[in-house]
Amino acid sequence: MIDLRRLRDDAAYRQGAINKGASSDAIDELLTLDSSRREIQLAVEELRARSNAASKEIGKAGPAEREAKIAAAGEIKADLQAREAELSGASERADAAALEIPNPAAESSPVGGEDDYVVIETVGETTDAPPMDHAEYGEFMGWVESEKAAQNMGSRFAYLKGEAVLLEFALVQWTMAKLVAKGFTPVVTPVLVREEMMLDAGFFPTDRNQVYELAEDDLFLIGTSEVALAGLHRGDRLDAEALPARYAGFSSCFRREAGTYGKDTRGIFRVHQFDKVEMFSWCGPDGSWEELEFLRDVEQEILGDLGFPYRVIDVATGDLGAPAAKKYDCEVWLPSEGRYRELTSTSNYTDYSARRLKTRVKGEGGTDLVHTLNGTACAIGRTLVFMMEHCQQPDGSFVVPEVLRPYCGLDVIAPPGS
RNA sequence: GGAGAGGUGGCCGAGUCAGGUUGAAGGCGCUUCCCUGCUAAGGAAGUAACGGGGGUAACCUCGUUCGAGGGUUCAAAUCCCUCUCUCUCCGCCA
Repeated sequence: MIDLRRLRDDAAYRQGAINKGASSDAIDELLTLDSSRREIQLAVEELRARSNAASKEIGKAGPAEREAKIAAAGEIKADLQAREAELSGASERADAAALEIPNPAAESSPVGGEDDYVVIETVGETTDAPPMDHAEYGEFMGWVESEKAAQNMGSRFAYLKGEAVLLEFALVQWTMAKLVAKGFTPVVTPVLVREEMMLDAGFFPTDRNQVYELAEDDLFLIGTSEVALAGLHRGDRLDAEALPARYAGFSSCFRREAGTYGKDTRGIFRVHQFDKVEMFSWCGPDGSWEELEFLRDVEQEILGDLGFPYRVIDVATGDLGAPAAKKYDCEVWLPSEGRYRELTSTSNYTDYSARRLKTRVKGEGGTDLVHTLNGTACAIGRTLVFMMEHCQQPDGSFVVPEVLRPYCGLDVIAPPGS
């Protein structure tokens, strides 16, 4: 949730919200709603103080004056109730308007739409398309079973089979081991969460239509373990010395992919269910920009270790999504398409979701909201996609990246029938 | 799934069955001070969060919060309803 006080007083903050697409009118309207809320709140609190005082009088009063005092208190209460109704209306309107304002973009984020990103770094050489694209190759190796999945579960589902499963587990283990060595606490998260969790983590109301819902139980399937990880310190007051607190979450992720008909229909590039290792950091308000760079470094290290050619982009303000103030995407070269495609992404949410999560740090000068950040360590399914193109040899065999070999016991996987 | 018992401040724990100076006894912990050769023990004081308003500020003031949300009442930790979580017993189960 947006910081209303800063929105009022801090022009750069306000501009950041506008850069993300919030209209100046919407902001002004929110500020008006908020100030009228506060005005009414002041009146209500005064009345409530009088009402409280009147009630206390009754408690102390003798039987003789009791009747009269109760009547007097009753009158104050009638006034109070009328004003309270006003307040709750005003409050609701202000809250609803506040939800519409995204976290202001950082000043360093490039201003513009989806295509206005800035390439920060390019690593490795791009390569020509392999004999088979990932979809074909997955089928060829017996690693991806899409047809039966489509019959049984619908489109955008797949069975993963054979060595691909060992590679998946190797990726998980290798990534986890790396993160643990860097001080992350590994977590296997629940994949079902309550609505409040979705709201507090910043996914609702914006992304509601991307989320699977179990109506019977009022639960929602997470699209990323980030949602569940955000709940790990909900309502907590953390010690400053304990920060940054870093977690590495593993979970299956579920996405409806509404509105992506016809996009990325081949193979397992875009599916409804995949596994992912996600990084999540809680840090003090002063440390989050440094932490963002740290998460980016980890992501780059992982991509480098896997031998992928990739580039890092600084995502433009219009493409940040509501909660992120700044975001880097790591895009890996997908030879069959001859372009870079997003594999990992890391964002600084600053205090935007912490405000809803009510997660604070205890510092010398009192308490502050923490900053939260997250980043993909390894999106397994999509990583396999890139591996299927980059590790594929002209003879159809598959050369397992060095770093994964100890984790799966495979080095070169021969094509079937050879 | 069935039956029962509970959720109170950083922690433990009174108060709930008779609603009113209870933001909440008592204890532990923590902070400061005193005492003290050092430590231990002892003594004194302080010690919730959040929101609004005022002040340059230390701070002052009002409000909210006793799992969450509603309701009754002039007044709710206390009464009523719903939800949620924990514990015990039974059932079921990887």
